[in-house]
Amino acid sequence: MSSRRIPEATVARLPVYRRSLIELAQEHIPTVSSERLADMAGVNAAKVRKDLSYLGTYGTRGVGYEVQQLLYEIESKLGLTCDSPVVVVGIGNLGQALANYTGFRQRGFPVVALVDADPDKIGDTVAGLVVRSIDDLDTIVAEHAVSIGIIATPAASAQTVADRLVAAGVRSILNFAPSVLNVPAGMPVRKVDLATELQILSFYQEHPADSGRPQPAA
Amino acid sequence: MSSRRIPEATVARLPVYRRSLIELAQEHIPTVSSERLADMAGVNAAKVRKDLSYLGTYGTRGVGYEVQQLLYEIESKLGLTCDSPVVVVGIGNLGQALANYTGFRQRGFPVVALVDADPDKIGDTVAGLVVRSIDDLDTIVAEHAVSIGIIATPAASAQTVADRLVAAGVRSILNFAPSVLNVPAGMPVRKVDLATELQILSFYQEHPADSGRPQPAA
DNA sequence: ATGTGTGAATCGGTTCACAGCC
DNA sequence: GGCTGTGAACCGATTCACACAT
Repeated sequence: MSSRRIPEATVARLPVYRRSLIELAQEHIPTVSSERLADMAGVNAAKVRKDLSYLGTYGTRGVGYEVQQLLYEIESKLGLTCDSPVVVVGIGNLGQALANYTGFRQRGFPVVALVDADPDKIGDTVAGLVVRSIDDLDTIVAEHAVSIGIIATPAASAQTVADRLVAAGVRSILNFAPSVLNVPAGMPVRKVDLATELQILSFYQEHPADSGRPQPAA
Repeated sequence: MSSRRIPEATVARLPVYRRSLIELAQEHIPTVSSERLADMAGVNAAKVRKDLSYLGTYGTRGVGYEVQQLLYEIESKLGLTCDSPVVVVGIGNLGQALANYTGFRQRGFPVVALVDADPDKIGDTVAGLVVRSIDDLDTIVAEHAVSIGIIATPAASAQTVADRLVAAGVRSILNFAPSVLNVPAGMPVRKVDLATELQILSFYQEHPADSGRPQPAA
């Protein structure tokens, strides 16, 4: 069942498997069973096997999966073989934190530019980068071959920023603003909404009856 | 079909409907159709109607939903009738940004305490709060009736922090560390993993064939 | 004996389509 | 006529269970 279209839910779990495999690789463990990997990733073994079967036939019956090979396979399916430069738009509290977050560069997503609309912020240095005007977005994206735009502005400006990111040629968007974005069909967008997460937790605190464990995917 | 168990996917959308309703309320719009609400929330009308039907029968055929009443109903189902105090653990870049994020307080989740393990950070003032030792967690949670713990530490310390939050009596956890947490059955946990989100975007950039739009729920 | 790979069964969620009420 | 509420059909994802490879 190799080379079929990979289900969305599976795609969302690949980064988790990847993290587990990196850990195993660091401990020089050569092979891993679906059960062990499932434990590390917080899912069940059947799911691991089904998920991995979409990538191809990389396991050995009676043995398990070769850590290095599987890691390579996942990274290549995720398109992590080369870096994807990122621009952060909106250099408030959150934007600054994202600019300083070293995990991005480590995982192949270097933050190469910071952008804001506020003239007071333009010219400031944050995380070793000078904050530039949002009007320079086209140039910046072209210059640095930016492929991902992160929106960390207030909700009110999010749609405008998204439009400008799209126009500038960014290939996907991660949105931290609490607002729904309209983008061209087929452009990947993911949303992270902190207040929404807390409200979901609030619901399950109040309704322990409703089978406690939220968060199905991702 | 009222008062049945509310599906997880529906719960995750309630905060989005809520945001749209707040917007409508601010414009003094008295009623809204499922279609309009669907547009604002970025979903389709059938989904809105089905979702709202789990809350009860609050719409009027031929008219729509009364904005104020529906808003009240959603907020009460989400348990937002009183504040849920939050403690942030790990006062690095992200922790500081979260401490400063005004959206939390606005939406009923005041950040009442900051905690870190690093003696250099303890005693610092961030967002008007003094950073306290993680060893004081029990006292802090009891003092402020903290119900939600936010983990913004490195992955290596996340499980220990989670254990201590649970022991201190926190009722749910929002985890920003890239690691899988073990918590007692029935305790609500949500995870926000920034690097994972970027990897998912990376996949869909590389595979435009695989039907472009990720992010099914939330 | 062990552990993968995968059809088949199951489950949860979405969409359809229309009856019922305003 | 317009719009909700909801069974029924549909679709994607999860889980089961076992044949098969080592």
